Amino acid sequence: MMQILDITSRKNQLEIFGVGGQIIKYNNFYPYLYALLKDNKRIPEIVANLNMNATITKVEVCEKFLPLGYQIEKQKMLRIYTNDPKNIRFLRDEVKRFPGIADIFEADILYKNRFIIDKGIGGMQYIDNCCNNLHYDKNEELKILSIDFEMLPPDSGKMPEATNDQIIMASLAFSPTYQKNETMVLVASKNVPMANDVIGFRGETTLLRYLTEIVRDYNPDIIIGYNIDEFDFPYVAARYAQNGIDCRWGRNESMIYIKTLAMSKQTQITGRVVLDLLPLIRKNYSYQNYTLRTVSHELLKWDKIDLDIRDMKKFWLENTVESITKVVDYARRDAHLVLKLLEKTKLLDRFIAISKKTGLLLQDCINGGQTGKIDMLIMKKFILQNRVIAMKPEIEGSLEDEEVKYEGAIILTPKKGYLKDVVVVDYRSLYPTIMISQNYSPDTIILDNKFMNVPNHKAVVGGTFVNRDVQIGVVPEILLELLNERMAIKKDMKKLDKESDEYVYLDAKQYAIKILLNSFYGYTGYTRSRLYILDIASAVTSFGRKNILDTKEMINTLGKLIIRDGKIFTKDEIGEIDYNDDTLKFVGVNVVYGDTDSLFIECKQDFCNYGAMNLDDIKAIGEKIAEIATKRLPEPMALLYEKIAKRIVFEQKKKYAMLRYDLVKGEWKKEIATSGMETKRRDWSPRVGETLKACITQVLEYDNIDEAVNIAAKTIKEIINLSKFNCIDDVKDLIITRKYTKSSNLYKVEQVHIKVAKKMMARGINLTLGDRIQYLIYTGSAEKASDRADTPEYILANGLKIDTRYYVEKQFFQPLKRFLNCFGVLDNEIWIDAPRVRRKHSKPETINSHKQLSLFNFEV
DNA sequence: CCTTTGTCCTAA
DNA sequence: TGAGTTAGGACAAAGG
Repeated sequence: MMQILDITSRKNQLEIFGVGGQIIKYNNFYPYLYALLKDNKRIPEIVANLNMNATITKVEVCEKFLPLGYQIEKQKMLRIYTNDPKNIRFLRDEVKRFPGIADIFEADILYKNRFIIDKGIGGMQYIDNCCNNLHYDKNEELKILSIDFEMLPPDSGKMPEATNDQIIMASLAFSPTYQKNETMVLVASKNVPMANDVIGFRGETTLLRYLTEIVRDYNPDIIIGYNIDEFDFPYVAARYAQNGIDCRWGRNESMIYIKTLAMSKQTQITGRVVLDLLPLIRKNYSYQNYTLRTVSHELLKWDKIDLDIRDMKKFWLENTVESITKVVDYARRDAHLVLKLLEKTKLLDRFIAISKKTGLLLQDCINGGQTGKIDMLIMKKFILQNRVIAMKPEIEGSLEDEEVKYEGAIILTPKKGYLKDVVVVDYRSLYPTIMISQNYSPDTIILDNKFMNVPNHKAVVGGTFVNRDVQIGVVPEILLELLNERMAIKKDMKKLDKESDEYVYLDAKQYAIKILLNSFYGYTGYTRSRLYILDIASAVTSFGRKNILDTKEMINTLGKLIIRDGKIFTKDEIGEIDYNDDTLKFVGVNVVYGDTDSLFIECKQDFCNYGAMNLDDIKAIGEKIAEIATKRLPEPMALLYEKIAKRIVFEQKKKYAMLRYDLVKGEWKKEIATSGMETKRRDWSPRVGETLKACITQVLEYDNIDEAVNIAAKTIKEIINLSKFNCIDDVKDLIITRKYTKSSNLYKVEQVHIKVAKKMMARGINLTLGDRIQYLIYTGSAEKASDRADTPEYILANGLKIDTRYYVEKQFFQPLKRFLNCFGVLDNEIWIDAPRVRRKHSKPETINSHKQLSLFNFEV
């Protein structure tokens, strides 16, 4: 019995690796594809002809449903086998051209995945020695090795290169410990400190040889690091080769293999899982940059040790125990930080949960996107229903411009300005519940006119689908199972202590399911997916748009709600109203904003326009409205109370700031929350975000508009007068970052950060696509900002002056003005030299001055 | 000078 | 080889 960690194959020889290193071999599984015939009468003749083909080992006749469209009858198909998975690609083209063959299915499924699906097993699932699934819901303890290498830095100041620069250290961190050590450092020098977790070697060759021994002895299931896929492992593999030694780190004696893709590299170590934290943290966390220094500071509050790269080289060449110790301490911290980051982010727990749920191998869950995960889920269901699955659409070239677009969600125009007592309701998993309730699925969509009299319903935009009582679609079925499972997990979690292992495990599981649930809709609109069906994608979004507009209308026509003894009633429910009963409260409700799946509802209590509503009442109103709306919705769609915005300012669609209240363990907790504001964006200087946040807090939390204006004006004055730009601390708050997304010759317009990127590359700095470029704008005669932009390092080194006017005009003033204008603050109150507003055709809106507005007394 | 386009980032 | 979707704000550059 073992838990499946990895699967590898050579021809039809499969090796299944378990957590801990157990190996099961399996060699009785052959790959195949399906072929649909043009004419069933010719089956014997075609089968006979196919059997003449040398690569075909067996042909079976079977009956299957087609992948797309509502059907009542299966079709005769041929299941064509070969003995080597490599043949499938060739066979696909061969069979397609064969006379009498109409179409080919399932000829692009990876052999290991085909095996997983057909055997009913899956990644991280338990099997017995004969490869049967044991359906245990538990996990073995994983052995995790965190690894980091130090190379001898070249004198050029550039990155070390595997052809020239040797590895001087390998730093390891273990979970659980190895020989009672939490960390260990291997050093290519004999002058090492006396410690049983530091080992000195004569040189690189002996170090690398011993490292392999440690890996084999500790036998980790997971090997982690930071940027190891792009940097460390390609480097290390090359150094092993240069030293003339093998890097047999695989669990079947295989070598480390670096798979080179068009844009990236991946490390494969058979029987183990390689997890590079850098791309995962990039994807899941939003930071200005993703150096290990920044990320561990933000996530762990535990800092990397400061060691200048030139000092590292100096200490290394000094080659004394004292000097080497400094490098050892530095290296040791890095591997340890990465291990702590993995624990902190719970990324591994999440991937394990996804692997268990989808059946996809853990490594593929980590490296791949959503497609592979959804593919596995739908294949499992399709096979049960005797339905073949479509192949991925073939797309010639990468003509992105010609991709078909369809209409997405609706965003309501917000009521501008300062509002109070707003309750937010939103749909629980909107798109998945739409797909379930409307039965949107590849096997329920009517494509053949002969089924037009089967009971059906047509989407506002998109296809026509048979009703649920005729046939429940494959996709809705999967979604409903996932939805129910997630709700059950969330229910179980409520009983548990948030710190407990069980809670953490369930949380990873529910989160994994949430991600899967939300991916299905996107998958139907994705050009290269097996379920690329625009009539489904647009059916989903159009239903969503109609629904949110209907619900908004329903809420706006509710009229006044009545609060009696803390309970909410509609006028209809209460019947005769005694207007003299002063225990009754009357509240008008009005939708002021909504985005995709949410509605923001302003509550106004009679006789109370200058006071504040009670938080419990607001919540009860949100719940009441959600309940009324849900009753009108088809199952399992549901509108739920989400939060209270005691005060909220809408600047634009997708841009707002609020004082949010949440009930935590029976107590109301307040918090400033912003959405889409510059405080949240990385392409603004950090100082802009801080200043705006301070202003937002003053207004929303302390009702102090004057102080907000003060902060804004003071900051602007301070920035414009800045004159010392001598060290990084003088300028670091002004650094703007943007991502370098495509190779520079592909850009049609010269953007600021791209010009900086070009300069950096000209100076010999290596940049990878996806890197964030830092820049500052300096003074000079050039008109364009992009001609006066450079990296902080360059600007400091060359004594350039920061263009403070640019920062005030383009960075600080605009967001502060946009926010404070909402309260009637005039531009020149914020910045004395603010440009005069040019009035065009229409008259300016009349806004109350903030002096008047601040008369409101918002007691909570 | 004013409008359009390309790009990035974020919300959902 | 493999990459889930659209809506929308905001900037700088490019275009007329």
